[in-house]
Order: sequence, then C-alpha cells, then structure tokens
Amino acid sequence: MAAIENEKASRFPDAELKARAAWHYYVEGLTQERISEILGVGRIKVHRILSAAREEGVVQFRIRDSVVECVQLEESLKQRFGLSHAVVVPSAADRSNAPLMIGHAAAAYLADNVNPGDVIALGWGRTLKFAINELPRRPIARTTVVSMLGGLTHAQPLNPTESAWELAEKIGAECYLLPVPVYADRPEQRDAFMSQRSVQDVVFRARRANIAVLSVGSFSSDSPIANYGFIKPSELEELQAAGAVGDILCHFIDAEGHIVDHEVNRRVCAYPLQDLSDIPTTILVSGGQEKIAVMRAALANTKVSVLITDEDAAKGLLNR
Amino acid sequence: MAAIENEKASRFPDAELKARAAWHYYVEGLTQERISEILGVGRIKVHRILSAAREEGVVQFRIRDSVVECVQLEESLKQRFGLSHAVVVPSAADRSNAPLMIGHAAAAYLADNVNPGDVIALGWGRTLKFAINELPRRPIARTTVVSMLGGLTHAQPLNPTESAWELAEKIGAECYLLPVPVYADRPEQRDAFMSQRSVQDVVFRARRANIAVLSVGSFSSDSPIANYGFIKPSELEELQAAGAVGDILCHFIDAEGHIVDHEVNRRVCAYPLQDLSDIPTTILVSGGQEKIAVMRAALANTKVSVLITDEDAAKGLLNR
DNA sequence: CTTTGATATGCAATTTTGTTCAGCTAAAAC
DNA sequence: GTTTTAGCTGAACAAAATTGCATATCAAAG
Repeated sequence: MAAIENEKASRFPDAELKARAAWHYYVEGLTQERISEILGVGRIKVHRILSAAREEGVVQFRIRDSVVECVQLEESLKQRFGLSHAVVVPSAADRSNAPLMIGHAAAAYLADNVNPGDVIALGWGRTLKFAINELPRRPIARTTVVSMLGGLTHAQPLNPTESAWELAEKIGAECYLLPVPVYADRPEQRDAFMSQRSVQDVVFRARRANIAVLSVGSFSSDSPIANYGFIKPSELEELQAAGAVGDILCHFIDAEGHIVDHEVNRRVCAYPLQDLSDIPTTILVSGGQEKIAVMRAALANTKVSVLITDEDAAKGLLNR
Repeated sequence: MAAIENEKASRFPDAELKARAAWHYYVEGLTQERISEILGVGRIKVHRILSAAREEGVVQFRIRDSVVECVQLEESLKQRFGLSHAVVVPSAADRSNAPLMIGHAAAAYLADNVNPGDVIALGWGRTLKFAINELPRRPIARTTVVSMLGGLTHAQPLNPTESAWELAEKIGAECYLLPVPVYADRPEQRDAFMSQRSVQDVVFRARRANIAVLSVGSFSSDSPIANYGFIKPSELEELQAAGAVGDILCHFIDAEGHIVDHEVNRRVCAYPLQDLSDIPTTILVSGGQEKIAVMRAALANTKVSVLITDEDAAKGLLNR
C-alpha cells in the first residue's frame, strides 16, 4: 500500500496566479514583462507560471478547423473498421511527440463525450496519460473510473493506478483500482489474486462500464512496458518469437489479435481482454508508425467503436 | 444593398496550413523554424500563418481554472441581480482590451450553450464582434440568427449586419437581417421603415428567439456609436443632458434604464427594447469601468438572465 | 511590351521568450 | 549555533518571435 503518494503538488500551487497570467498572456496578448508588472512578480516567475499552466493543462489549446486530409482518413477508417467515430490528427514531426498530439485529441474527445453517470474503464499508456493530463478539471456528476489494470510495485510516474486516480480527480469521479500488481510473479499467483473478492468486485464494476478507454503498446525501445522492467528482455524476445506484435491491456497479442500462448499472458492481472465486448463503447487511443501493426491486430479481434489516432497510423492501417 | 461584401477573405485562405501549423506549434510545441521545414514554407510565413490562425480563431485558448475572486463575484452578481448565470473574467490590463477578454468568455459561453434549433437574436458591439470572431466554426443544426438592429449605410468593419452574418456563418445558421439603416433620418421615416412587411417579418422572428445576445454602449470617446458619426456630437450632448448614460440596442437609456425622451430614440430601427422580455434567455455581454453606469441601468429595467463581464465592472456593479 | 498596383516574401533589427547558473533564504537536521 | 538541504529568485546569456522595410511577383490595365 506504500508509496502511492499524490505527488500532484505543483511548483506553483497558486491556481489564481496561473489563471490570471494565462488570461493576460493568451487572451489579452500581453507580454510576460507587462504581466510581471501587473501581478507584481518577477518576469521570470511569470514565465514559470505560464509554463506550469500549460504543463498542468490550465490553458488548453483547441484547434477548430480540421485538416482536410485527416477528415478523409477519418471517413476511410470508419468504413474500413466499422467504427462509430474516428479522429485523426496530424502526425507529430518528432516521432516521440506522437503521444502528445494524440493525447490532446483524446482529451478533447473525452471532454465532449463523457456524460454524467458514465462509468469509464481505463487502460494504461503514455498517450492516455497525456490525454488525462490535458483534460479540463471539470466535475461530471456521478461518474466512475475503474482501472482495468493492476498497479506497479515500484511506484512509477506512469502507472495505471496513478492514471485512474488522476482521471477520477479531474472529473470528480469515484475511483476503483485493482489492488494487485499488473504482473504476478507466477500464473498461480495471478489466479489467486484475481479470485480475491476485492479484485472480482472491481472487475465486475469494469464489466458494467459504458466506456472503455485504452491504448496499445508496441515492442519499440521506448515503450514503457519494455523499459519499466517488469517484463524481462528475454521474455520480450520470447513473446516476439511467438508472434506477438504488441500488447493491449497488457495482454500480448499476435497479428490477428489473438492472445499469444506464453507464460507472461498467464501472469497478467487485468480486465479480461475478451470481455471488452461487454462494454458498449470502446475507445482506442494510439498512433505513430511503430504502433501500426499492433493497432491492426487490436482492431481485428477486439470490438473498437472509436479510434483516436494520427495520420501516420491511419495511413498505415488503411494501406494493407 | 450595395457594399456588404464579405471581406472575410483572409490573407491565408489555406485552412489546411493554418490547422497544421497550429497543431505543431501549440500542441506539439515545435519552434516556428522547425515548422517551416516541415511545411516547406519560409520561417516568417509560418509566423504569419500562426498569427492568422489566432486572429481568425482557428486556435482557441481555453483557461479552465477560474480565478477565485471572479467566482465569488459571479455568485454575488447572480444574487444581486437575479441572474441565472454570471461569468466574470479578470479585467484587461490595458483598458482597451476589455472587449477582447470579455468577448473570449462570451465565445466560450455561446459555444457551450447554443443548441440545435436555437434562434439567436443578436445585438451589436465591439465586444460581441470579438466574441463571434473567437467562436468555433462548428455548425449547429437548425439554428437561426436574427439581427435586432438595422445596418450601417457606409459599410464599416463593425456593423450589425456584418456581425450577424458572421455568426450565422460560423454556426451554419439561417440569417435574417433588418434591411434598413440603424438610424433613420427622421422619426416618420423610421415608422415607415419599421412598418414594412419585410422588416416586420424579421422583428417577428426575433420575438420568437429563445436567446438574445447583446451588449451596452457608453458615451466614452472610443465607443463606436460615438465615432461612426451617425449620431451627431451635438445630439450626443443633448442625450447626456437628458440623462442618458448609454445605449442598449441603440436605444439611449437613463440611469434607471428608461428610454430617454429624445428624437434620436425615435429614429432608431431596432427590435423594441421592451420586447426583450419576450425572449426567454437574455445574455448581456459587456464590461470595463466606463460601462458600469449603463450596465447598471440596463440591469435595472431589462430582463437579463446571463451576464458576462469583467472584474472591474462586476465590482462596480456590486458597490453601489 | 511596359506600367501600375496590389499582394506576397524574406532580410535585418528589435523585442520577447527561454535557460542556465550562482546566490539567497529559511526551515529542518545536526 | 552551525550545517544541510530544498526551494526561490533574478542576472546574464541564448534562442525564438515579431515587425518594419525593401524587394519580388503577378495580373490587369495602358
């Protein structure tokens, strides 16, 4: 139970200042120096306040006109994969920024599409983290957030537990977490964990969710699942050798979207992949070149209703 | 009928470029130089594209956390004036920017509160122009915009006709205009104009609106009504001598909100002030020191349900 | 073919913004 | 009382954005 400290404490706890500075800077168009006079703080501090405001999503940038090409891709994706909705954003120029861009779009989508009373089942990933980060902190009545994944033992900045908690806080939701590690040490342990009453209870709640939000992971070197070290490099190789192209909800799947037969997949403490079909709306948030294969796999064998992605991935998915 | 040319033609008609540049700049955080490489245009052109994007409201800045003090003012205003809703934004540091800030808030409010099927009766003013400008260009089904004011004979950039048209275009609404000058030369002419079938028809439509959006004008020197010259300086003085504190829907009113008895008020071609009560939701969008008196007057004798203003004005209204 | 005028482009100077680093303060530990 | 540490702060520098101005481009008119 130890270290889930809410490290949220921002460097500038004064929301007042952040909001005021943001108004003067972004809306009124004043210079940082002028703002420093008005607020009576140093110019550099104004700069830091503004940085923090962006960082924490106090200011949100919204781009209204969509890019023509992206709109066409959205249409094609909907048709090709039977989606009810698709959002395609321009690809990031720097590969590593893809999660930022897609997360931004996901935040906008969620802000518009989460309604009072909704129950959100949440996956995990860098893209989702960005999405949650950019979400407005506006309470939505009677919402619930349920994590579909166990937590990390060594508390990391990017953590299913942390993400669920942060989302819940933003929209003022009740929050249910899986009080187990995402990967048990051995399959029998997993079974023991999962059969616990408290865990079953959370899984049951997830099953009753009306919205699932999740992303997929690839084997690329900067993937968190590869770096955090709870899967050994040797296991990653074995998985790839067994045909895995990536993971969805921490289940490793092959190119057809089927769960690969490997011990790791028997150690995962998560909402069962095949049960996603019980959730009416499934939102898949992922993009970037390196995710194309696993996204195609996920779309092939998992019911996805909404896809939020970028141009690169959209094109890749459509060019078979 | 002459010169209502839609001068909208922006310097950068390519919405594609604007949207792409905005994504890379504001969301991805790239430098303008980097973007110029990606888009294959000059660095300075990128800058100009971004300016245009802001200018035309392709990028929108939204500040989520509100300023504590402003929230308190909102509560007080609601109580004091029996409003159903109030929005208070920080005051602009430069007096002349007040319309920018308040317009921004009004745009956000309208974006959230205009629903399919709504009929919007529209007033006129610089603040409203900014609001419309910042509104997302997103069609809202079956909406209608009706101008509550006549037009200007010498087409000016700031013009009731132009504003209504622009709003209609943004939300994909049908648009009805009063095909007469806002001030007739003589009272009898006004009566003749207003009794025209086409005019009556538009006024009738305005009366059936469910939302009225309007602002008030003061006598300050930078007020458009003073500068555009369709009211003579001598008349402005007479009006003030007669107790007028400003105008609402181009009707000049005294401190109690009653229409001042003066010829100018018998020449105005506009939706009748007292008939505002026929419209369920009336949104008053105005602020800044110099508008306090006329805002108080308007609130005293006109049914206002929503007030969007700034700190200065809010404080002024509350300190009697 | 040249002129004219309107528009677009990029250079260069200037302003604004971002970053790094060393010093300062104050609370906690010794 | 001194040391340690963490957190701020702003000066100085580096990078980026902005603006005025001169030049280029192109279409219509002469």
